[in-house]
Amino acid sequence: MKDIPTHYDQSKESEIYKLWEESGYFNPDNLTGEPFTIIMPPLNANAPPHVGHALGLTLEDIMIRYQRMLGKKTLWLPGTDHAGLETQVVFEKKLEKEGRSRFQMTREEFYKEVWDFVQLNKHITEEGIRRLGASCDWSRNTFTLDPKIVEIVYDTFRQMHSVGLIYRGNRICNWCVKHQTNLADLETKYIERTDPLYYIKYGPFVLATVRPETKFGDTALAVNPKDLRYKKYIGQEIEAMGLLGPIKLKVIADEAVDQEFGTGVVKVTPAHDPADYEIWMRHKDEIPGPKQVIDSRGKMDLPGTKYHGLKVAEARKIVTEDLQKAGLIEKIDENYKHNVQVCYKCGNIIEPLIMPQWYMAMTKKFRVGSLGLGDNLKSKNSNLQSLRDMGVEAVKNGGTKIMPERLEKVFMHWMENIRDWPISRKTWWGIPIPVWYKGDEIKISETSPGDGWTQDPDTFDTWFSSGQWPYATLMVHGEKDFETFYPTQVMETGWDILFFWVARMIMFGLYKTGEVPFETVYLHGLVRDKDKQKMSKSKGNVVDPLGVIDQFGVDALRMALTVGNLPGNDLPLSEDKVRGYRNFANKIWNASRFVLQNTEDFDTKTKLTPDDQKILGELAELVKDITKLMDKYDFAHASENLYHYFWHTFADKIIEESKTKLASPGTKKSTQLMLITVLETSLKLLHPFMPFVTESVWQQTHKDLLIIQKWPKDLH
RNA sequence: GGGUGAUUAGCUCAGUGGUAGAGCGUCUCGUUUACACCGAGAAGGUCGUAGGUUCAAUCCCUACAUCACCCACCA
Repeated sequence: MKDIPTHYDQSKESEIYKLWEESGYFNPDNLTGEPFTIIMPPLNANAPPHVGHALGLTLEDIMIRYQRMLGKKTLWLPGTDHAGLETQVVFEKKLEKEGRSRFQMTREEFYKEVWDFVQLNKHITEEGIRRLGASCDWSRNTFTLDPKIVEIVYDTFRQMHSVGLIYRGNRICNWCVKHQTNLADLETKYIERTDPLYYIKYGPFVLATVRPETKFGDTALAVNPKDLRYKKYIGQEIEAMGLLGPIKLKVIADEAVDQEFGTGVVKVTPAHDPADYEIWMRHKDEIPGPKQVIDSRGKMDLPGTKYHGLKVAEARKIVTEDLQKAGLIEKIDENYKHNVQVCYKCGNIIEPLIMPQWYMAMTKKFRVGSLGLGDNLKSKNSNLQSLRDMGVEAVKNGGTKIMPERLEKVFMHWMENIRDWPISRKTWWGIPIPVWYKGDEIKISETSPGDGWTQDPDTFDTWFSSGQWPYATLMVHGEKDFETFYPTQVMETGWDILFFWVARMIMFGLYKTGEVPFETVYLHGLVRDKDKQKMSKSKGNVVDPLGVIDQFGVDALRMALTVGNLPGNDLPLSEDKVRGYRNFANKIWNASRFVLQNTEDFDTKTKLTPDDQKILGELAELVKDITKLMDKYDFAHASENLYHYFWHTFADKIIEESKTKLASPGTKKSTQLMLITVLETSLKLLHPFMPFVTESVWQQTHKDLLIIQKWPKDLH
């Protein structure tokens, strides 16, 4: 005991983790009590964990460790995600560096290489999770491509297809030319650009457009029905000179046309503009259908003309020149500011294209009780519902509570405006769509139904599988798990994937099981650098959590990510902050060292002096406060209060004052008992936040593990 | 265009209807046998602006300003 080192040694952390893991207490099968479950958001298996993962894992671990100490049967189920498009993009960048491209490979070769890449990263990711101290149950570790998971994903697809909630639609979609796939609206963003606005003559009209190159795909002209200037033309067919000869276009009236914009006349190009596509949908009977003039590589698709094969940007230049030569351009406004839709990954302009994709109907009503999906669903709902309504209802009536509360409004707003979700992607890396075609026939099957059948070439949007994560992970480890642990208690994740993931999990969960997948959604913010800048590789301000751990220890990082971090708020992280908590870890170590060295002969039967009773009374108050905060998921304040108490009350005052009390025979015994009580209680309270240093201290004098000690309640 | 959040000490942020707190930083002092990854102490804020409600507002209400973010089919 006398030879406790004067500094806390972080390098022993991995030994402590091994001790816990081998104890079996990460596995709920070895625990009793009421279940408490968190499903870990599966980490993308394409790169080592970043500091955002560290934040999430820390918060989840705090919750789990606290609940375990409360005596619950805690399950924290870890997992990794194949992360379809994300991983494919990462891997293609790697190929590019090597001077290769997936288009020089067969799809099978590519898949095999990505598979190996992901297996390697999966391992690295899992080691990272361990280093952060995550007390999760590795025996239930799950990967999104595990065959049993894929089976459930297929099962859901089959079910939803059979009731018309999943359908194939040939409609306009967001096409990324670079990634060669369609994207959901959520996977695109808008950037402001200044482009020339061309005023082009169309027979008797002049109209404004930024995309003259799409004029070959025009199928109509549109004006606002209230626009008196053009009233007489509505329903008429006008003739105009085009670059490829004369054209005839019908003039239609549509509310979507803004009289104030340009000249109040719009060309309708349904094949290459979402708004125009919608106009066509409303006027299907009056005007011809979409006419495609741009292909999936972003090149003009006009065989037999001089424009064929030109990239869109080049085509725009040449078409403009030709229009000018033909005297068809009235004027050009060079400073037109507008928003352009781009790919969220590469920033390239989205090329809207029409092609068949699979969709999930979010607002379509279906008779819930008639699906034969399970007793829960049948008994609770027998009315007509849509996936959207189910989700909205669950959050509104508190079945699922969103933290922070303000994000509930954001959730509702998004749900109210939700559109059908494109669930298929042209990505090669992913779960293949289990659909086969032969002529007009369609069959849903994992394997080929026989000769002459070809499989749908697409894969699922990653969120289609991860959206089913809460029940899927619990179903693949035996029926008992699902019964015991579903619905789960908490889903802890970043607010940035509230729509991508959380909303979909809620809807999938309700559809498939009749119950919300989790009671509380705890949404953490974004970790930023010390100057509150977003971390990004290009800025070079990315904090590597494993590097920080090497330097300051896991506990220090965990505290830096916890103190002052309220749900939904972004968190600036600086080295100074982490260093501060490294110092705190050392403070814990040394205060413990003092107490342990001076209380070897303490006696639990000692009668406490009034002074020491008062100290323990205050400690009891602290326990009450901290417990209340923990139950409210307010870890920011719980950790801050503990920090303050341990350092400035326990170490600075109680321990300092104990030095004279220990020296006096009359108060020595009472002081010893008081000190050891305060220390051990503090270690327990601190354990969820700083598991390593607290367990290290505990191990100095105990044979059992701190990890399963009972959370302090009554001190006597 | 719609929406949300923020605006409190040099910095990062808590907080409460009754004239403000923490951490870090700064300054002064201290080589005390747990710890210098330390201790004792100090300085530092008209709580964004203008109104309103109230006996009383930093906290409630209304505008405004600035910043940040989210959503959205301006051709």
